[in-house]
Amino acid sequence: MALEHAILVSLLEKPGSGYELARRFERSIGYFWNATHQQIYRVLKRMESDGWVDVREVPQQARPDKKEYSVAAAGRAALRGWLNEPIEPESVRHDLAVKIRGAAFDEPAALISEVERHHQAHTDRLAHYLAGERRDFTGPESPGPPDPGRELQHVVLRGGIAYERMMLAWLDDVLATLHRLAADR
Amino acid sequence: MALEHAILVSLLEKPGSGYELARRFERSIGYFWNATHQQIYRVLKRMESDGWVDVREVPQQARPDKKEYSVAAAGRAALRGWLNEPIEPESVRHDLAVKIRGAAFDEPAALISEVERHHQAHTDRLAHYLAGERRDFTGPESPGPPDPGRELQHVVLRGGIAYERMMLAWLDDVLATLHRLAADR
DNA sequence: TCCTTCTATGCAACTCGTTGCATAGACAAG
DNA sequence: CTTGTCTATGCAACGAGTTGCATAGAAGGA
Repeated sequence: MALEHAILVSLLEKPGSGYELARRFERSIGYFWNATHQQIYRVLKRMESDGWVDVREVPQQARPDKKEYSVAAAGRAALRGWLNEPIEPESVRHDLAVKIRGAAFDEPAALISEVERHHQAHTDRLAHYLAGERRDFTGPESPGPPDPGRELQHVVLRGGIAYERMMLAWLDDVLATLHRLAADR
Repeated sequence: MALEHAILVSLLEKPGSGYELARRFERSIGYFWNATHQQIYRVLKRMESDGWVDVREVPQQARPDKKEYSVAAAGRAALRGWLNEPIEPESVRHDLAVKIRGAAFDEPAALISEVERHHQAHTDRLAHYLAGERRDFTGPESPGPPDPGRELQHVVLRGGIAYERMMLAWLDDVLATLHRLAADR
């Protein structure tokens, strides 16, 4: 499994509590790796008992105290080990593709509104990515050598942008096909 | 869950045994929905006891007998119900993206060969898709009204092709970034 | 001849992931 | 003044998914 590795990367970028991690997974990271707070709390506990992360109790006012996690030496080593292992091409689960093929056995036109919903969701996500890119990756280039972390975050974001653009083009194709089939009867 | 729906669609396209389904999931369907034979056998059994599929024992020579499954009326109804429910935007798990961001905390150049492996895998998959498209979706248009099933299979395949092309372009971008970072030290 | 591969199904044990629920103080809106 | 939302953590139960192993005959290659 690799949720622990995703957590390690996120904590290396910035230490935080389980709750904060869950929010990051909902936002930026969650677009290419998702997890619920339950999973995160359980895995954090295991990582703690394995010595991969250190915990620090942070008292707060006007809100519950939190436990801030940061990566320990053993965690860094574990991450390094994982980085040097080959990984499999990811396993995909495209519900929508299954539905589209399934629509042949029902009413294809009924899918149109569903596909439009997805189109809207991807439009929103693309806008969100582009706003993030403008915010974090434009402006004058900083002097001196480039920051590898920044460069790598940017190339991952460009991947997200490319993915959303591809999806939007494909969903247009799907919609055109569905409309054509609806007209043909 | 939607594995049962993927199985229903596959069985509607063509009845078959658990073993055959597993092979389909390895090949065509598995590119946007994967499952092991264990999962498939277990789910088939449940679907059978729910009356979603019918079984027929098919004796064979020179190989073990098989159970051929086909979709029953209740299965068709279940699929229709699912098709009319909205689904969530799919949950993604891009290990490679996690690795790329993680590489900032180790040696970015070490990822180059890994990314090249993925590039090769996606090149192969694209070639496989394109061969399938040439085989099944070119040639003279059949007379009469178009077959919705065929059209929908084609649009899903076009999605796979678009995905692989996008990935290849992005992986080129990733490689260029990694080489740039390696040169900068 | 032995070893592997292919067809075909399945059990058992385990880990991963999801869902529902619980606590509890602070704060804002109706 | 009650209801809902936000922060923050967690248990318990269940369902989904993975891994290892087992059987067993036929066919093909080292």
